[in-house]
Amino acid sequence: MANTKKRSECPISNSLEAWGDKWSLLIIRDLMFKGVCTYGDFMKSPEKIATNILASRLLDLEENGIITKEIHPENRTKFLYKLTEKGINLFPLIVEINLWAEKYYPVPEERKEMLEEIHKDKEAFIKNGMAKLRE
Amino acid sequence: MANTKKRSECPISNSLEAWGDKWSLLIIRDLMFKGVCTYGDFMKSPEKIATNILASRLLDLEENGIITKEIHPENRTKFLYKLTEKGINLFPLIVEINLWAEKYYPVPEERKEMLEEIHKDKEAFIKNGMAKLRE
DNA sequence: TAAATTACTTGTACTTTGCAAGTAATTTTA
DNA sequence: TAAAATTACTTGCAAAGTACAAGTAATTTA
Repeated sequence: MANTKKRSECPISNSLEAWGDKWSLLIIRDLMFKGVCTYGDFMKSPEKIATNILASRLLDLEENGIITKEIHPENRTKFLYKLTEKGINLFPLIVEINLWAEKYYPVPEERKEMLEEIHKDKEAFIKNGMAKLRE
Repeated sequence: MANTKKRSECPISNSLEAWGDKWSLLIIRDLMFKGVCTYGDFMKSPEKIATNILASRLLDLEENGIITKEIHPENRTKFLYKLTEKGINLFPLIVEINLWAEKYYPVPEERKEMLEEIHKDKEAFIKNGMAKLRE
């Protein structure tokens, strides 16, 4: 993941080198749905990422300019991770993944409302969602 | 990749288990842009996938119902790989990846025309592109 | 001031990947 | 029609990545 040599000039290939593994998009998902997270928040996710992998992925995403890390304003033992504009711009992609998955896998209860909203007005959902992340 | 145990019920996580690695979406990209491919066609792609990885990914994608494999009608030493409806439905995702990458990486000359089309009328581009793949 | 939190790092075993070489079934060429 | 070439793989092995368990340093809470 912390690879430096480009495989090709292809936009798909370049993208995959930034977030194309089993874990990165889950970290990005958490940041999009929960807004801002600490290391411990990521560890609580149901997929149970190994702690060393999480540390490695957070560093990779930071190096790729997709997330930033800053000191928690209320507790100096914590750090806050948040999406950069580059990360926020992955929002439409996450929406499309949800739409694809909806067709082929059972949708968990807590995502049904979101999918309903997307179906009502996808453009509005994306616009509002991204605006909230920029606050 | 040929993992069977679900990490969670999350649509993003389920999707990543089907195509969330460094190579699968490149195979899908080739099938979308070239229409139908043989093993050798995939090997010619600029990213230079290792032959054992390609064989493994093709099998995984087939097992996940994203591609099919059939005998080449004109040459019995070859096989034709093509996208299923499930695979074709990844088209909007591939479009969004291209749009994201356009913002952050140099766009290769041969993709500029496509991106122009997408910007003119994204919905139409997706509709037409998917229709062509179904022919 | 001791115990708990938080965000990691380290060690080790296991799995996956990447590269090189080899093989079986055709198909083409001489 | 026999030898060479094509095609789609498989196999072996070293290197890299992943998973799990345990440990640590800097605060913060009790």
